[in-house]
Amino acid sequence: MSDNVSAKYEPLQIEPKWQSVWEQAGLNKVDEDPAKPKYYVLEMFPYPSGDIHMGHVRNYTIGDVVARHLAMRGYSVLHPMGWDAFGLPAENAAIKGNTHPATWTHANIDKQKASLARMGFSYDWDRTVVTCDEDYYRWGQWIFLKFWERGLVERKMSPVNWCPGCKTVLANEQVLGDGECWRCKSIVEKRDLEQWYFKITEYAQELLDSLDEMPGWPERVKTMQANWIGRSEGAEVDFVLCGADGEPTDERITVFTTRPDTLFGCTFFLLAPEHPLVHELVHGTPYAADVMTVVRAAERESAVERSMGEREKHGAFTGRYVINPVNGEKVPVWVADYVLMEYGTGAVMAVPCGDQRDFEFARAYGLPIPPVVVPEDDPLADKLRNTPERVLDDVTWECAYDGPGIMVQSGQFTGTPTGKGGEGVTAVIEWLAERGLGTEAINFRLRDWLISRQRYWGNPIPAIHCPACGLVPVPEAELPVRLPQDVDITKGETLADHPEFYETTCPKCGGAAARETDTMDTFTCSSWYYLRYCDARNAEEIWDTDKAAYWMPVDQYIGGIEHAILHLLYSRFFTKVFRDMGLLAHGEPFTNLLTQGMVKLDGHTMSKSRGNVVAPEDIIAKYGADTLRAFILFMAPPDKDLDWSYEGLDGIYRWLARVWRFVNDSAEESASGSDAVAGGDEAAAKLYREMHRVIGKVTDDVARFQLNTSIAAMMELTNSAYEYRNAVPAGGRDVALQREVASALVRMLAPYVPHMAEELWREVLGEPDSVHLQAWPEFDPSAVVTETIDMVVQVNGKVRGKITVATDAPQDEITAAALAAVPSWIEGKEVKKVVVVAGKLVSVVV
RNA sequence: GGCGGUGUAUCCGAAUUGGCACAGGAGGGGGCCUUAAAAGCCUCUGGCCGCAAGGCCGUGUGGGUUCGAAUCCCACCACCGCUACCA
Repeated sequence: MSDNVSAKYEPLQIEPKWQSVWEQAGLNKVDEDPAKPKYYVLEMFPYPSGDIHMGHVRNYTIGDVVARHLAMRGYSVLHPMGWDAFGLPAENAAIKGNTHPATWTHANIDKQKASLARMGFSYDWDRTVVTCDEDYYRWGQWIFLKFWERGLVERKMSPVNWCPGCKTVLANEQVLGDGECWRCKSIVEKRDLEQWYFKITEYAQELLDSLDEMPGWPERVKTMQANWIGRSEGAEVDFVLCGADGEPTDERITVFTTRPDTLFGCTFFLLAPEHPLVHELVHGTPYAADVMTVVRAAERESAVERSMGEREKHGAFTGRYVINPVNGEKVPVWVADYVLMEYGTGAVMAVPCGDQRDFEFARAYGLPIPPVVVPEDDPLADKLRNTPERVLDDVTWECAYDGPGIMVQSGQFTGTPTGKGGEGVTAVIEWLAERGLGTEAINFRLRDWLISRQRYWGNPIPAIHCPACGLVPVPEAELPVRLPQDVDITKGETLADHPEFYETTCPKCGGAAARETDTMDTFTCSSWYYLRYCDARNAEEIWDTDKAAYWMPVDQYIGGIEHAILHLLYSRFFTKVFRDMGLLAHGEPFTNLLTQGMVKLDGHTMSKSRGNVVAPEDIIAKYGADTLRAFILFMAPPDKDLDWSYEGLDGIYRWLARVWRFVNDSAEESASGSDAVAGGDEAAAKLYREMHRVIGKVTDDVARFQLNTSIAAMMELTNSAYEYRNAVPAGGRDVALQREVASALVRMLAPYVPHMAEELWREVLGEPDSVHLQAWPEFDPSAVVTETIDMVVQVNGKVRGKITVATDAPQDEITAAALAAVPSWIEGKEVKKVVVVAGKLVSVVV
């Protein structure tokens, strides 16, 4: 209860005030400090699409609490922010608003920066990066050249994903599961185009292997990346192609298979419709018409239906045969629309008894299904286990069998136990390898990263096409290749429509040449921004290696799960290349990753198009930034999705006002120097103990990112303080203790509600320096130890009584007390067992 | 189809190593203060039985392991997410 009338908590007054004080004092500036341990806290930087939304508020508040908390714990904390500023929305907005993408982008950045500042986030703005600015993107071009030098850049013709909405190609990672563009949701089409690639597949194995050494990443994200990389172990097997006359030729077609042990069951051979051989094989033959029908149908529907999952399989016989290397049998070659050109070699050995897809295809086209791997308990096992030659050409099974079993009808391998990665697999690979017919092989699902985009608003690819010299890199000294400002994108122009940009001379031969007019995927910009923060204003080099060595790796990265594969995989790739270039000591950029949950409304993602957006500014205008920060943290644990609700917002505000009054009252009473009842008072001792319990709890919770429970703990301390004040009348209170509690509480609150804490610290408690420069309250474990302790007594697993014993009481004393506490439950029964759990309970078994 | 996640009060959620299930907040009831209200402060708030003491039940469902299970194991249900003809 308030004995004095204190100043009211007025967040809208104090928040802007302290923001400008901090700004002027340079409170958030940080430099390398060899005397302190470093900590790098990073939140995924935003695309400047408009104002910040609740998802940003949540993401950045979590990061800000961690950053401020660790600074108080004595770390040198790097906590930067910037903008992922290239990208298509700027072009679209520019066309719509008849402005320039740069103008639109920078206007949005200014707006967002103001909003972030209004939230009170502790960013060191001197380190900010804006990826569309020349002093940033020139280094992106430099990276491209270095990758090129290292053989990691390739320009090749390939079937690619074309988004008709964005009018550009996309990398595989940027096509969603249902065949939609990740950005605009258009259905992606396939086109054969010559494009630029970063050879991420060179690092496939390492990207997979190091996931095992990343305990700080959520299992979920690591699984998603491992699945995406998609390593399969198996063999490459060569099949000799027969000519139109049926006689073997010199030509071989290689397939990848994870089950070489099923080779004896291969009764047909499949090519993808896009396979380059298809046309050649059927040209001018009677089979051409049927085959081309399949090819054309596949082309037509590839983008849409192919992504719809399983559907009916179509195919046609080419009239040709290949020779099965294990038994010399001639196997018919078919074209089938379920074979993907993008995976493996685009050719497949079909084993209908062991592969469900092949099984369905065989049934549809009347092809034989000889069993070659049968489970032990199948009647066929006993019948065929000693039958090396093929006697049975069909099965009664409803579907293919791909589990463990024994090999049958499989020549010299008949009777061998087998299965995925089993003995039979190894045996067949060995046999093939000895004869030069195949080798053990690893295949990855991961494709090279297609980085060229046919868009204006991106980082120009620093390459020149010379008619005489071919592809020539732009010399390093000529960087950056500037993005011209006068491209009229409202008319849909790109760099390819701008001769002033592309007309140039060859750096090698001096002849007339043309600049590359594609720009780079924006994900190339976001793959290294965390490194540039380490030395953001360096005009001489991409970063100083000592500075990067000091700050890297990022200790805590925080962002949305939607980047589980995209940005997080690309960044890991970049980091490994930088390590190999000697620019970095580490091969992984982010030691710990927190994927924060989404902020939803009524179970749906908030979006402008759905019209269900809760604007942070509206909350700030009414309650202030501190209340919003505390509220969004309190609503749910950071990694869980959060359904926005206004219920409870008042509760947080009430709590902060309660803290406000307590600190004010404590300060006043301490100033008026009322006669304290020192130490011995029981209520005071309890409050003191509670203070230390909460310090310990909050410290621990931040380390676990349980920011909702750390706030709950501070609420409990607030309640305890009120309890004390209600229990002890004014005049009898320990004012020194009250002030100590107020001081600890304000310091603990500082990372969560930085403005209120600062106001209370300086203006109410009258301390000279910023609360954000104070040491975190020290947790004293001895302060929470009590002389006696309450324990529960269970009999046969049910709570039957309670005892209070000395904290250091010996086990037999506790047992005796426990038995004495539950006489009616053990009377006349034999005590069979007593389990004492220190400090918690005694379990009696009768 | 595959992989992963989640399920606790009226609602959001806590329970860190297997140890008193439900901390904290919201919502609701009651009280104090007030002429009254707001604000504030105090207090109660899972279900059933009982005057009470107390007992029984209770963490999506059903089993199991254990002195003891929200937590571990098995099966199933519901919802969510990712992925998908990957040879």
